[in-house]
Amino acid sequence: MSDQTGQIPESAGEDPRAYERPSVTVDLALLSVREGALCVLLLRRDRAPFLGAWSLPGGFVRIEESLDEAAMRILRDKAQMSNVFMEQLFTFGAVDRDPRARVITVAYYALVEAGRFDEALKASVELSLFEILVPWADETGGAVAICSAEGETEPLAFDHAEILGMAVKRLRGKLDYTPVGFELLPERFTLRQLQEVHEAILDRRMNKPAFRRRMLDKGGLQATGERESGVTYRPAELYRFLEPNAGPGQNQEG
Amino acid sequence: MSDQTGQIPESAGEDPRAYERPSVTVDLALLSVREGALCVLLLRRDRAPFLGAWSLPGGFVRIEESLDEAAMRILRDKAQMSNVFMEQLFTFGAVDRDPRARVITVAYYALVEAGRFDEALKASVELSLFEILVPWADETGGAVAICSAEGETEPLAFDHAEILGMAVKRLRGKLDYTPVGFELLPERFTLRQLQEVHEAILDRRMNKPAFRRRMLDKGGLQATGERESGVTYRPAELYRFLEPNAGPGQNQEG
DNA sequence: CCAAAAGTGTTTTAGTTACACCCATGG
DNA sequence: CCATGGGTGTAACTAAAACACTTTTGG
Repeated sequence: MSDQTGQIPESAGEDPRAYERPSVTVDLALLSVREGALCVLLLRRDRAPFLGAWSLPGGFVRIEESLDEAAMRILRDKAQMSNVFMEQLFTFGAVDRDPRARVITVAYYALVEAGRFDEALKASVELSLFEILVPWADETGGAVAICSAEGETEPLAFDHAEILGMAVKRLRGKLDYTPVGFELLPERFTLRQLQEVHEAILDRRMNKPAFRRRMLDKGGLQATGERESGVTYRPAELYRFLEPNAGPGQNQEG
Repeated sequence: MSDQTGQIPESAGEDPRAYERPSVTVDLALLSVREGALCVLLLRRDRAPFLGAWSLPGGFVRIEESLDEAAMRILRDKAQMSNVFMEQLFTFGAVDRDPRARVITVAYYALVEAGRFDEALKASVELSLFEILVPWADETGGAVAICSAEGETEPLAFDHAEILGMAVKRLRGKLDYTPVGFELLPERFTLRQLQEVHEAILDRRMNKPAFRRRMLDKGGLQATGERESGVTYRPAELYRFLEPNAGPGQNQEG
């Protein structure tokens, strides 16, 4: 019942001034596939609560920016990135998810190629890379654990393990009927690389010829005529992804 | 830069007191299938903006309730319903989606059997029923139109046409790999009724024997031994849905 | 020539559809 | 006994998987 700035209610018969407003944040799960493993960029909290725990980059939504704009700003400020695939995931609004105050967070996930992932790591001393461990073989959409390069599992702040779990679930669900997989590869890539991305995300080995044909039959892949270099065996052809019609994903919010 | 009640920031280095907070609402798309058509319950706005236009039931999220709780409260207050399938859909946060103030809305959709739909209509003079028209044959997830019983198309308030469009898209996407279809039928139903629900949602006629076997092979359907009554032809067997393991859907937010 | 991975052809399988048909009920 | 929709069997089709195989490169 605080005296906030007066604004007019949206819906039938309610006065927003009568209610205290929650804070609204955006949290961002920045994912990539590196060396056959699904990874996430996290930063270490430098204050209570969850001091020292790892957390997703996030920040408050400003009054003059949309949710998508807030997510892009956070991506830019925290990871020096722009022009990456990003999509709204889910909104987490449990009353006690932040022990200090009522904070509703709109979670986003972003997908980037491993190279840009490494650039972000070098550019920021705050960011660290973690492998995502999905313990129970399949699909509950629940929380996941993270694992550092040294093989230690580490705690996550707030409900961020749950957010990450939902990001993995969404990514798995979209992988075979949308072109999200290509967002995790450079502009030119071999079919083997594409298969490694799929195998890392779904955590399942696949048959090479079957995967190959399934991808080529689906359309959207264009052979460049170029070949990979620096390998000691027969170099594979490089492909490019051409969206069939209109761009991939990027959900709207008006 | 208003002086709101002081609360402590969630994420690294930001002070929420420095920013004006948006209002947060929940809007609810209450869907059913009636006479072979996908329908929605709407209420007519009795004030500006969009005075006289149709809108989804909604309301502000209170500081002491979760988003799911807010959605259930709105369902109870506006439609006198409880215990229905409900799931978070998407959060709409365009800066100008409400011309009066910054309002972020977390959209939910709910699925109910046609009988309970009609009860809600009778219990409330404010509510009206509309058929949902998805004009462009397939899947952009964009806005839809609504059509009254008299066949008139009517305007929707705010971005509610877009919210409804996303609800239809989600429902279509979930129909064949989750048990959402059963939420739109009474406890006992014939396979024909189940097929009609699927046909209404996907807007596509299907082959009877193929549909029948697909459903029975998927498991979860139990023949009751009872038959429908009041028909002039051979009465069909009534089936019941038994969730394979754990309840259907109902996404968590902590 | 050898190792290693690229890339292709053929068979098998599983899931779905299409179509023809019989069955049960009310009038 | 006829009309109507319920319910079943069989064949055809399609997408995917498994497997065996040939090809191309670096060393």
